[in-house]
Amino acid sequence: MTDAALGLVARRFAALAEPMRLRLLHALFDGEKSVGQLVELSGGTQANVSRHLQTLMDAGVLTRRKVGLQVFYGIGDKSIFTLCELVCGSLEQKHSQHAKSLAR
Amino acid sequence: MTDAALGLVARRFAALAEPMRLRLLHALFDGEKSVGQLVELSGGTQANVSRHLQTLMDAGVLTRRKVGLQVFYGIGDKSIFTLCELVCGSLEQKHSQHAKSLAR
DNA sequence: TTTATATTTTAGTATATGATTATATGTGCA
DNA sequence: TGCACATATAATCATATACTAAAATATAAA
Repeated sequence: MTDAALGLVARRFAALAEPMRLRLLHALFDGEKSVGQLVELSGGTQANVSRHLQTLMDAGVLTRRKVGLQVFYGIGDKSIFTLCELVCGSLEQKHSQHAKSLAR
Repeated sequence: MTDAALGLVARRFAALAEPMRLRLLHALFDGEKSVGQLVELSGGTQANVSRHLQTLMDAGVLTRRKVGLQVFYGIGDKSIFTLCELVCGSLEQKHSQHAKSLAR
């Protein structure tokens, strides 16, 4: 593993290491949405949502499509679905184990 | 998705969003190792390696086993393997696409 | 061209995190 | 007990990043 490769992988994970960005990705799981829609759904401010979307774009995770005044973002890298599923699954398992160990 | 769940997922990704921690994980892919060994392999300082190992422990990613003076760390969550493979695969694909588009 | 709308960018501030150095803890052995 | 070794922790500094408010850009419509 070269330093450059490690840096790229770290950057990809870093893009997913933020609750608001995860919320935006989650909102995009069922298809692309405009920035305005994402602002509504996420409950964030417009500027902040735009900034996080840009971060996700830079990380190569999203697609971007401009239609008139609006900009539609979508999930451009399908591995995101599996990544999130894996982490959620692992955490659920950990959680249930913890619950069990407390019940004993 | 609750705020709490999003926070947990973000924390898990954050644990993987650091080159040195990825280097340590990579070194552990073929089995557990002592802190001293990891210091050698990673080229980091002892204090820094120890600190990153603790971060990974807190994230629930590693196992810890004390044997005399030494402490052996190992990969405790197997989903890590798949996560890293997925990201590497996605980046390789992106890279090869980029290479192709340059070649045209 | 003016006005309104959707999005982006910028500047500033607060917080979080990584690296380093020095010190502390803990364990085995003479 | 005292020394040596492996690891962990604390304190500090520097850097990165998130959030906010304000201004800028871009496009559509009047």
